[in-house]
Amino acid sequence: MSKFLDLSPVETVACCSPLVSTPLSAEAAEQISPLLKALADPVRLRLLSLVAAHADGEACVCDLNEAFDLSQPTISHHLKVLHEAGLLDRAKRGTWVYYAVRREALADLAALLGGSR
Amino acid sequence: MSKFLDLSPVETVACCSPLVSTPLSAEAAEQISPLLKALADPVRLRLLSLVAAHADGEACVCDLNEAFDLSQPTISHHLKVLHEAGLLDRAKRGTWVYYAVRREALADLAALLGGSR
DNA sequence: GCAACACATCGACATCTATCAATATTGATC
DNA sequence: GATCAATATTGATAGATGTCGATGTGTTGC
Repeated sequence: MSKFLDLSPVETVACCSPLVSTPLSAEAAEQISPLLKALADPVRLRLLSLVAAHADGEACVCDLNEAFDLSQPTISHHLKVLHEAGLLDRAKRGTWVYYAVRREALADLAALLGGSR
Repeated sequence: MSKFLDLSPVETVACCSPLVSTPLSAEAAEQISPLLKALADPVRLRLLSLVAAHADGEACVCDLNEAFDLSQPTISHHLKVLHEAGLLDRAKRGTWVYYAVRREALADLAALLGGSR
């Protein structure tokens, strides 16, 4: 039906004109908000930031767990949310799992918010 | 205590280095997330977009109410959230209330997310 | 195979949030 | 000043979300 039905949130963000230039369709808004919801939590913001700031752009879950005063399942949950929103890539190597920031997703989101055209 | 204690969310956003360059402090994350929470709702995204796209950059609540299949109090609630987050300015003229997008706030947020420095 | 470790999933619970109907408030008009 | 129109506030309710402890799954090494 809608042209957004088969697009992931990140794809929708990437394709849309800036928020302030054209009224957002209801469908587009529904697609974009999960991405912002994923970002809109202090723990997830710090997780994203921590991963991005890590040496090779990726971080092991074990490192992330230590940075918070939260249980391991809670961190795992937040990482899942970020991953499913398309903000983090996931790679399993041996026993460890590494997450890396999908910078294009962040850049597209930034363009959607700040694009002044 | 913290250097963020007396800063509004928007001010915090404006002062911080990009998310992906330096690990966000817990305090900064707590300050920034309300702004993203305010954005992370499809109705509010559309409201913001509608206001911004309006002729003179501001829109009367009466116009906004008509654009949604939601009750008047619900729209009023969402506008309040956006206003308190610092994303919308509010101006009362006669019986009508006009909202306008604070573009710097959006721009700062965009820089925080997408800034590649 | 089994013990140890890294991470994910499940179930439960408390808190937050979006929504509405009802009501209050404020300003304009007659 | 009574009335009406535009918005905001209140109170209630259903559903979403963050958190944890307990448990499951997969991998490594002995």
